[in-house]
Amino acid sequence: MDPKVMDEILQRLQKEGIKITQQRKKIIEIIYDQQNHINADTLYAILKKQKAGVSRATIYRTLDLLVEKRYIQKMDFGEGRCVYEFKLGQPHHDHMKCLRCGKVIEFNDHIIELRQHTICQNHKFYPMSHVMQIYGICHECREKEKKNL
Amino acid sequence: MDPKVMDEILQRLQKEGIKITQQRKKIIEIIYDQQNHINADTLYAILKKQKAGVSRATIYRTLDLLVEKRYIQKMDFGEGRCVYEFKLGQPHHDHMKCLRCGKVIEFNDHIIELRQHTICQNHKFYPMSHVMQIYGICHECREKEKKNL
DNA sequence: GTCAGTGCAAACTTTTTGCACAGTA
DNA sequence: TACTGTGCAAAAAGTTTGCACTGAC
Repeated sequence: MDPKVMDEILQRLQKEGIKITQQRKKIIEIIYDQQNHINADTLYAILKKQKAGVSRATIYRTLDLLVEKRYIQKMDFGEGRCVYEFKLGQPHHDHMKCLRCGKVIEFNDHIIELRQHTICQNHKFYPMSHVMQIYGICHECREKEKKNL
Repeated sequence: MDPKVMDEILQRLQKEGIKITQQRKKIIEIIYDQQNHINADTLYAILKKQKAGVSRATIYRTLDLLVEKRYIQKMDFGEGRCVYEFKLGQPHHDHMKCLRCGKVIEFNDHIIELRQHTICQNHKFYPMSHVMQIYGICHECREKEKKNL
């Protein structure tokens, strides 16, 4: 992972009186390096493979901490478990999920973002974050279905 | 509940070879009459109070069925349990959730809906449903916070 | 040295499942 | 009557918690 990013996170955490532990560093690193979304269990498996010896409890506690401090984002695609992704310094984006193959496509659209702000203003609602997921069928799966007809 | 709506649902279910049971009717009725979102446990409590004697297993199985058949919508506000709301014949809407008081505000915006379709077209993605939740602070909670400063 | 952080195992919460029985079509 | 649907209780799955120990500052 980019050492600058890690340093920034560690410094920020330290400023808030949060202790920098080996476990926390490793968890941050794995989430950062992970291309896709990651869930608690996968994180646990990776740490186990690395023989890092980090317990599940610590993983959940660290994930909660990082979500609270806004370094990572927690999402739920209705799979019965939550997934996380690195957020700091990353541009905001939303997701499309294919109901056939499970693929997740990321997108970012400033018109939607702007419109959300307008809607919030109309409702005198002060937005802090949002999630948006579109469920449907991706191009590849539709092509496959066409062929099989 | 509106008997026409109930009839429509029952007829549609029957057409698909799904049996109409007392349990299913009661569950549909409660979700329909519920103003707010409802979760499986609350549904169970209401049924218990009515001495309807519907088991949790049946509730979950019926909820799954109704979601699949698109009569109700399942949502997750990150509370560790899912909530459901009646969908058939209701205009689509999204949600704002206040992080202070937990209130959920519904809104519908055709600009966002249109824009979502455009984005999907650009990605050759065929949308079937979507969820959008904005998290933040509602007007009332912000007013309260101002006073307490 | 102090106290926040960790590991472990047990507890908890929500949801799912197997199987015998019930009730709809 | 023939299955689909149900209830029950047990299991599964994900997450949280209590408590004694560890390690960062």
